Formats: sequence, C-alpha cells, structure tokens
Amino acid sequence: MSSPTRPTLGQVAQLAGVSVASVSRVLNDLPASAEMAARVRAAVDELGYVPDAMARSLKVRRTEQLALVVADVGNPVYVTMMHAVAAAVRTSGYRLVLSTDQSDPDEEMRILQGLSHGYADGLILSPLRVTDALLTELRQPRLPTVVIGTVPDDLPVDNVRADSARGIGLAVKHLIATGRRSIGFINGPLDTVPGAARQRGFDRAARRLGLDRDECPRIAAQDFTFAAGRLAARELLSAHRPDALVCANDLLAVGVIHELDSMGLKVPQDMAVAGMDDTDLAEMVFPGLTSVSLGSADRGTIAATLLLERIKDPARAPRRVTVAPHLVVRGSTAAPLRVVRDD
Amino acid sequence: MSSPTRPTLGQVAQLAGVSVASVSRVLNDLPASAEMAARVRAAVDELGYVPDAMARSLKVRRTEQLALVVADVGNPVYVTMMHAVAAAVRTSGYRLVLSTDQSDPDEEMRILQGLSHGYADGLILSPLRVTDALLTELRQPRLPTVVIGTVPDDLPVDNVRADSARGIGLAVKHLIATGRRSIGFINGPLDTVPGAARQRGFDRAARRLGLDRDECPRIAAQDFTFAAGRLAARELLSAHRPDALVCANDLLAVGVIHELDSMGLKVPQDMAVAGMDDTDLAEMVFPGLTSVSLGSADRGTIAATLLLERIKDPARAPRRVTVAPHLVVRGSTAAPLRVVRDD
DNA sequence: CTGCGGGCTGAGAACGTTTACAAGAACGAT
DNA sequence: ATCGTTCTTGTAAACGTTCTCAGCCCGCAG
Repeated sequence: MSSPTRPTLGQVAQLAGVSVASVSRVLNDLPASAEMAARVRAAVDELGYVPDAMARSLKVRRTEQLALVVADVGNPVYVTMMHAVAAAVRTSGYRLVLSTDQSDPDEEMRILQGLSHGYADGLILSPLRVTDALLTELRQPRLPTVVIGTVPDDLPVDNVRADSARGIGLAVKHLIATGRRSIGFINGPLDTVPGAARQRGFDRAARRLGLDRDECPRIAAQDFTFAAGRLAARELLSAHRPDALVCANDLLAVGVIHELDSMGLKVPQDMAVAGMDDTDLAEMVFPGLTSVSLGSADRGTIAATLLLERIKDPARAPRRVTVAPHLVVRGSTAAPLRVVRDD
Repeated sequence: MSSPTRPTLGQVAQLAGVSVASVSRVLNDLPASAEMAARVRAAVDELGYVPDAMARSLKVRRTEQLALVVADVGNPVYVTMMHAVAAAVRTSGYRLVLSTDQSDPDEEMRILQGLSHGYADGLILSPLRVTDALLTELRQPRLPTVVIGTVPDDLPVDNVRADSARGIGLAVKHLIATGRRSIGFINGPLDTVPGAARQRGFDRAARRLGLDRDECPRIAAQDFTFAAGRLAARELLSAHRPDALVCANDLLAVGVIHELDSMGLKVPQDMAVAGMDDTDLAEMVFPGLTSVSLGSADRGTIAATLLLERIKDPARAPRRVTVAPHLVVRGSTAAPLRVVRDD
C-alpha cells in the first residue's frame, strides 16, 4: 500500500516543537544545539519522516542524479561502458540511472527531453543515430552533457570517441598476417554512427593494405544483433566466398559464426572471423572470438570523468578525447593449417 | 555549456503579456482562446522555454517515471526482463529508468531510498539478497512497488515469482531421460534469493527422482558469473566426476563449459550441461545450451502490469503471481553416443 | 550599568509550477 | 434593460524544501 500522506518537515517541526528551519538545519548538519537536535531526530524517527527529494531538488537546483542513455542494453558493449561509468561515478555522490532508447531516435529524444529538463544533473549519451533533432538539442544542451561516439566537431559538448578506423585496420592487418587475402566486411546499418565510421574504416584499411576491392565484399546488416549477423552472413556468402570476415561488433560476429557452422564451414580453418568491441561475449564463445577492443570501458570511465569535471566547471571549453583501439587475438582467426602447408 | 538561467513560466508570461496561469493552461492544453494560445506559443519558442520537471512534479506529486532496479546489468536475464518491462510500460506514458546495484545490498538501499523518496512513481525491483534493511523498507513501501523474486508472504507488495524448484526438476528429469545418473549442481551464492531457491529446488528434485545423494555433488560459486562458473566447475570436478551438470544460470553454465573444454572434456559426450534462465547467451554458445526458462520476459511483463495497475489503484490487495518454467533443449544435453551403444 | 559581539532560533521569502477561485466580458433569454 | 450562462482570464495559494535575515538571549568588556 502506498503512503497515506507522507509526513513533511512541518509536521516534524510541530511534533518537536521547533520551527521548520530548525528541522531543516539539523537534518543538514548545520549548527544547532544538541538538545534541539535530539528532539528533532526523535520526531523524525517517530513519524518515519524522509525528506521529499522533489522539493529539495527544486530548491537547491540539483538532483544528485546522472543519467546514461544508450541504444540497447542488450548489446554487451553498453554493459561494459555502464559498469565503467558506474565505477567512476560511485565516489562522487551521484546516483546513476540508465535509460535505453531501444535504438529508436524518437524515444531517445523523449528521454533526453525528459531527463534534461529535470531529473538529472548531467548526461552521458551514446547515440546510435544522430538525427537533426538530436543535433539541435545538443547544440544548446540544457545541462552538462558528454556524448560517447563521434559527433560534429562544433558541438559544444564533451565528446569521447573510439578510433574504429584504426581498429579495423588492426584486424585487417592481422588477418593478412595470418595468410588471408580476401576479407569480407559485415557491418551494421550504415545510417548509424558506428556503422558509418566502421564502413569508412574498412574501406580505408582495405585500400591502404592493398587489398583488391573485388575480393572484399561488404554488407550492412539490419542492425547490430546476433540474428542480423546470421542473415547478413548468409546473404554475403551466397555471392562471395572470402577467407575471412570482419564484423562490426561481437554480436554480429557470433551470429556469423553460427551461420558458418550451419553451412558446414569451420572457424578458423575455413573462414577466419573477427569481431569488434571485445565484449565478454568474445571469450564465452567457441572458438574464442578475435576482437578489436575499442576501449569501451575506458570510454565509459573517461566520459564519467569529463562529465564530473564539467559539472564542477560548466564554463570550461568542451573537450574531445579519442581512445586508441587494440586487437585481442583469440582462436577465431588462428592461421589455418592449410597456409602452413602451402608455404 | 549549460544554461545561463533557464527561462521560467513567468518570463514567458511577461513576454506574451499574459498571466502565468494562462501560460500554464495553454501548455497543458486546457481551454484558452486561440489568439492567446498563439501568443504564448510564440513566446515559448522565442525563449526556448521548457517546463521544469522538478517544479511540476512537486506540484502534481508525480514524476511520470518508473524505476527498475536489478542486481547486475551484466547478467543477460536482467536484460531480457528490462526489455519486457520497457515494452509493457511504453504505452503508459511513463518513462523507465534502470538502476543497477552491482549486487551490493548497501548500494541497493541507497538507490531505493533515493528513488522512493522522490524520483519515481513506481518501482520494480529484483533483489539478489533480501536484507533486513530491505525488508523493513518493503514493509512500508513509500510508493507502489513490485518485487520480482520470492519474498516473505506477508510483505505488502506485489510479487512475481519464478518456480525454480520445478524448473530444476525439469532439467534433472530431462538429464535422466538422456541416460545420465550422476548429476552435479553448480549453484550461485546460497545467501541470494535465487541461490537459496535453486538449492532447495535441486535437493527436492534429486530426492523425488530417486537420485543417490552421493552421486549429486553440489557447489556454490562465488557469484552468478562466467568466471565464477569456471572456478566452481574446476573445484567440483577435482573431487567428483558426474556425467551431467546443472547450473543455476546460463552465465555459470557457459563458464562451466569452458572449464570442461580446457580439461579436455567434450560437451555433451563426456558431460551434459544445462543452464537456467534461457537467455540469448544459451543459443550463442557452442554447443547450444539446454536451459530451463524461468520466464524472465513474462515476469518482466507481469511485473510491469502489476505496477501499472497498482499505481492506478493503490489500495488494492497485493498480488502474488508465479510463472511456470519450461525446458528448452539444445545440444549441450544431447544423449551421448555411448549410451546408445551401451543399450 | 550600558553596549556589543556571538550563538541559536524563527519568520518568511524564495524555487517554478498547477489550480481553486473569482472577476470580467460577451451573449442570449426573459 | 436585466439577469443568468458560459467562456476566458487573472490573482493568489499551494506543493515541501532551503536559506537569508533579523531577533533573542547571553556573557563580557568598558
């Protein structure tokens, strides 16, 4: 049953026989005589009084809450980020709440509007798509905001980025080193922030490393999920047969591995597979998934730090930090025996 | 940069040359002359006014927010639940925020206190451990609350439960049907809600199905994670060698499979493994993980429904619903060829 | 004996909304 | 012309806090 009516400061004051101001003072550890403090606390206990956060926030213009909004909690990369953010925020006294927009820009805007107009003192968001609506919102942020993921340079918000282009380069280079020549790319939707960045990254890497464009089939999956990965793999493999596949994230990669399995292709013997994000999933799967880490935990930590600093000094110039990728090699890209024999 | 000072209702009113009441009215779609509405909207746009959620909530005693607090977003079962809750809540007009207590009861209390005293109109929580502090809090909930997971019957909150005892029974029965006789149990910590329930469930199932207690080694992992699963498996297998292992959740099960792999044991030939929760992970792993579904999505949906209904009618008697488990069979418990030959 | 600094305390004004109430305008009916 | 109705609008009181003031009482120095 919900409270009949919650006790208020006034009722406590009345019961203790003091003024509301005094009650407020003892509750906030401001100077007060021991005798009165005791009376007040007794009254508080008796009534089971607990301060109304809403009223307090209205007065002090602070909620003590930070919000993290991500596209999809189902994607383990966001879980990693969230853990990092939570850890970084823990000692600051702020509570952290998470919102997920289900990859839906409209929903994201709703959340953003709701949050930024009251319920949080700061915002970390990692948008999947940056719409015009989002941009205009970000152009005049109503509260300290940091965005994870690449956004236009002139946006007056702190920004932490991954270097997925270089990351993909690492993966491609590694695959070449293990003897693969024809490398396919399974991306997520191209109209997303990471999708676009990774597409550019793959194209650049392929060009720089001298791969034949025709031997590098590309496909964009419906979204960044397991199921979409399977579908995309099936489609790509119906027309091409590269000897390695780079996937735009781990979820896609695992889907791809499953599709390969059901086609009777062995990883890594018949096809090497690399993922991206180096999530927990990469080491849960068989064979272990080689994955390029985009530093999601670091990005989370940095984002949290930037946010906290900005809250402290709202006037500071927005900063932009990029975290370096690195490759984590596991079984899914081991050199096929065939290559060894061919030598 | 954050707002210099946000425009208020008063400023809009002044600019539009009307009273604050009128502005409030047009903003809330209450009757007003078209002419005035237009003037007000113009002023709103010009100032970029957006209502202060805090002040509004203080007045109307509503935040339009619901909170879901779970132990660990890293556990895919909570992700499933959250999706279900989000879907169920979507059309209600409430925003959903997620909090995670990192399996830390103190943190959970902090969140609970914070949330229940201001920032949410309703609460769904799925506590890992129920401490005394939590119980006393739940005994007089300050706002509509539903808890997912078994709690004492006399708690005046809505409660949705899984039937893990029966669930484990299904798994054990299935393993017996596939020819296994010696079945081990890898549980999570016994001092957690699911840990305790699943322990009772396994004991009961083993007894009912006539298993020899000595052939059913049990162990409690450190927590419900992948890493803890590996460790627990190693320890259990150093002393026993059952032919099947039931695990208290999918994360543990996947850890167990990894440990088996590194010991050179094949799943399901040398050892069958069953998980619990039937999360996405179960079908991402090789071999596919047989898992007993505890209906996490359903529990989420039901919890959301209960909450919404309670908000509508705070006086209604608390309800208790239990969702039935079912077994999802995959490769990890396929009958070993050996058994076929033995016949 | 007067004046003055200092610790405690209370009155009351904010914070930015919503909303009950009342006042006025417009209009048709008597 | 007068009297309701109805429609629109403004005034002001909340909502539950925090916090600035000013007042009080006390002791102590001049």
